[in-house]
Amino acid sequence: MEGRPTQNESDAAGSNYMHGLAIDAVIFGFHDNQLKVLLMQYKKSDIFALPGGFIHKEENLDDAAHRVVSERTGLKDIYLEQFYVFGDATRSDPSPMRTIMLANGIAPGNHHWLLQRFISVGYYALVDFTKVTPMPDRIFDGCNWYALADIPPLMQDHAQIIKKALASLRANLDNKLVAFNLMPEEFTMNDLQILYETILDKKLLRPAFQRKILSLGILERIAKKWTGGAHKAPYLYRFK
Amino acid sequence: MEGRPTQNESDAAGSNYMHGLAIDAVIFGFHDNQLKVLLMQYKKSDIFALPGGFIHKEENLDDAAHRVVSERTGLKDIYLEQFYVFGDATRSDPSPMRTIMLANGIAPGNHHWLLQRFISVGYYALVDFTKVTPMPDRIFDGCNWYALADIPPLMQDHAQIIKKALASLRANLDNKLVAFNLMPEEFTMNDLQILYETILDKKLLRPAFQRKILSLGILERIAKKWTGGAHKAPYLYRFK
DNA sequence: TTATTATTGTAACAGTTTATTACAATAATA
DNA sequence: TATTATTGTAATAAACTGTTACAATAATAA
Repeated sequence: MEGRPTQNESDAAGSNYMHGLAIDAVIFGFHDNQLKVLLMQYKKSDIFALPGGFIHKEENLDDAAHRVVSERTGLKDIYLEQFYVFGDATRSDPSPMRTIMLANGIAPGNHHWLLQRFISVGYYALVDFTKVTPMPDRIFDGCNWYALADIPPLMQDHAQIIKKALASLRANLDNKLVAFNLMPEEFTMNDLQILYETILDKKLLRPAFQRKILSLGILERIAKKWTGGAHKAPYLYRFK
Repeated sequence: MEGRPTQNESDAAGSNYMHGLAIDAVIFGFHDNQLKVLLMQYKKSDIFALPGGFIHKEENLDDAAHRVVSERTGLKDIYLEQFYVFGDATRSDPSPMRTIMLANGIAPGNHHWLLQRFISVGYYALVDFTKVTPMPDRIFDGCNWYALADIPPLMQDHAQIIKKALASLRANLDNKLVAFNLMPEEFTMNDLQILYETILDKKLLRPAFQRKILSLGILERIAKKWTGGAHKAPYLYRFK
């Protein structure tokens, strides 16, 4: 979203950043058979927002997106996809930002750049939930996973942004081989099927799914097997 | 692209526009069995560019894109798709813009906003070639169709932008029912097949193509028939 | 008027892919 | 050692796509 100067943020009134442009990141993880996204919370208030940030004056847009996601997750290699630009003139509501600035000792004139209109570039990230350490920034003190089913009310058009990100993810699922970024290193065919079913929100038939995935030739079957229930042990797979 | 103030452009040093943000439009048309795009030319020079423009301070991004395409084509209802944002830090080369500004009697300081870095939102438009009247703006005096096969060298990363637009169009061709925007009101099945073949750059088999298109149920067969060659007359179709 | 020619519309068949059913294999528990 | 739940995959059915074939017809030529 807009409204989260990180690092050398409020300094020099933001002269380091491009004005009027922001990045919003929809960071997807998969845990407990649920798709989740990382959300920021402002001091136990009901102000929730997507992780976001600004673009340094000499920084590539993609690099800025990587930086934003990296700072919130602690990850280095991140699967990122730019999916849409949100540019309605009325989408930026300055009031939460004003609250935040005041609380941080910045007395904003009404023409402060952070209170102006922002156009925001949406990126979604697919990460291995088990590898992430959610990290708040200096404005938002909460940074936590929320299942898509129980997302709290969000700032501005951030709910819309999540919706559009999910739609893009769905559309890409079959073309690009994207889902594996949401899995841990080793997983069973059933784990993967549940992930697909969760993203697509529909049941898939087991034999067809297995045949399709294996025919892609991108999985490596690990000799070792799983242990657990009262039944045949499934193979583990790894993405190659 | 960036670098084409239209209308009340250079006035007030561009205070009407958002700075650092531009729109580039790849306007596709279909004529003589070729895909073509509209390009702007600067006073018989070799400076060619995509049609583009800026976003008014209170204007929706999509509205700005419609305005830009409308001004160059004279069309009202335009099929537009936002397909990518180009945000590399080094993509903006200020020198052609400086040339243009000087020639227009604007003496740009080196920090003039038009010479700074721009991030550009790419839109592609699909239009009925026969309905378009290409219209230059006040900076570029040429506005003409160029077949994709013989595009002249373009400013900055505009060649890249066209390439990406075409890739997006191809990807959308089967999902969205997009191709009909490039056809005149009435057309034969063969016309449509040639369009598909041109966009996808591969031959299609006639019976399969006809079956697929008709099964979509979006075409209306017009009773009238075509006249011309020494063979059976094809039906005309209309998009419903 | 009647062939000839080029293309159209569509049927028929073949081949491939996807969906569904079925069942043996096996890991834990009773 | 039988039971149970789940896995891996074979077998079959259904749907879809690719290919061949051919009658219909609009203009031209004989």
